[in-house]
Amino acid sequence: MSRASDRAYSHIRSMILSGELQPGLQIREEALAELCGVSRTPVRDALRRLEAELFIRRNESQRSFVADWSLDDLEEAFQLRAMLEAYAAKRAATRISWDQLARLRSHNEAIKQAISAATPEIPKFLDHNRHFHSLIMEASGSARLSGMLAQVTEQPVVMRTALQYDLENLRRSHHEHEELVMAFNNRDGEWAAAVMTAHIRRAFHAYADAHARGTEMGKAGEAA
Amino acid sequence: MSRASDRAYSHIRSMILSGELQPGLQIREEALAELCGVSRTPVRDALRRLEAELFIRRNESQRSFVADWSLDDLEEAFQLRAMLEAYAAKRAATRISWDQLARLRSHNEAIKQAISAATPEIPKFLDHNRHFHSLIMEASGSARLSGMLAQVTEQPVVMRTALQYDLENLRRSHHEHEELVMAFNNRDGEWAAAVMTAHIRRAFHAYADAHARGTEMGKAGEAA
DNA sequence: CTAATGCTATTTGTATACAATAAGCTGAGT
DNA sequence: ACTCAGCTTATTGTATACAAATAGCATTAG
Repeated sequence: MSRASDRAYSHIRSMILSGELQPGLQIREEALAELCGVSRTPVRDALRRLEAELFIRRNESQRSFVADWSLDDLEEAFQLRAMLEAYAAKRAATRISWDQLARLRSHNEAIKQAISAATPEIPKFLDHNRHFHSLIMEASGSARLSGMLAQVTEQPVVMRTALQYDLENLRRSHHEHEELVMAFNNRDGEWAAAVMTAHIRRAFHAYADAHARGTEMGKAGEAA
Repeated sequence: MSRASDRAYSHIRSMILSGELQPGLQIREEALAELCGVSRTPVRDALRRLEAELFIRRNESQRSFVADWSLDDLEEAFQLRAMLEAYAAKRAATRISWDQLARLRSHNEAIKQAISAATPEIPKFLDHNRHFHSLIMEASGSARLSGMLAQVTEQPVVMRTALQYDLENLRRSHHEHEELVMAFNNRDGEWAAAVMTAHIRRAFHAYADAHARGTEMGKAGEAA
């Protein structure tokens, strides 16, 4: 990670994830080069990678912009995610090791603690949630599948969806994770896949509902 | 497509697809630059794209090699393909237009003609087969889904699988396409998805069987 | 006032030179 | 003969200068 292009990649990526570079913003290679303290060459390299990962979009004339996801885009991404993760869960059910299963339980236990606190510890929830899901991908034993899923989940909007959860949805997440563990424990791929599908789709609707509430006032208030 | 990096991309890609650059071969940027008549800069650009599309792999020390797919890799790819195309078929069933349906029929009619000739016209089969499948992706209305599928289908090994088909398998393909058209005509997504899954999995096994026959003589003859 | 055209400034694309790094080879020491 | 150090060569990474293309603006004709 000491190569200049790697530094540029990480730097730009984290600026996008943190919101420092806002969706829709045009980004110029030279400006990024100065921000990263390298020349344009490694910046271009990093931009190509980020473009492949859907962090960056380019228009017809090759100008780069921070990706801006519409609600439709997000729904499409969540549908793909539901399909991919359900498939991964199905595969994982027959491949997961006892050790992995134990780690799954411990992450979900940590999630329980995070949401049982007086004030829910969202960062802790997010962290263990991420580990929980990536452990399932690992157990599914398909590098290509993991790569595809990353394309639709490692995006600022997608990662921010959980911030919209109320306590009710946090609890539901925990319980669905419990049921996934049960399905894995029984080596029941169909069960695991069904629970995972429901889990992801509920997550999307929790976000969509909160989002609708945030931008409500009917169709008139969308510009506000 | 007149930019140097685009020319380099197309050139290298077609050299890989044609087998001129064989799987496993190490490729040097400068050599490619000479072959393409451009400098290393656009070649590096092209290599990054081809790497994202799994045409190229790089080792720990950044050397590039033409991707070499094992039979396990291929099976994994076909499983993903079956899932993705089945999902696309399901979506397409409720979205396909009458015009698209008509074009689907005409491509499959052309396939029928290609395999009815005294000597089956494989290139014609492949061409219409490709159009048939991409039309379904188009009708599914998800750019992201199409992109993911391309990752696992637009690969030399995957594209070559159909070359292993005997007449029996060519006919089965045609009939499965017919059934897909019927499912679409009835707007039956579940039917379409099931037929598509079977279609892709049969395709894989047709290849795997032919491949096993080609490298048979038990475990002893693998080096031959 | 509108629209189209040409100019200018901005931004990306390409070539090339040089730096850094990894691989391969040679030769000495055991 | 074998191995490992050190050197040499091959290959990729980075910076920079310049070329090409694009967008935005102003100016002018209708």
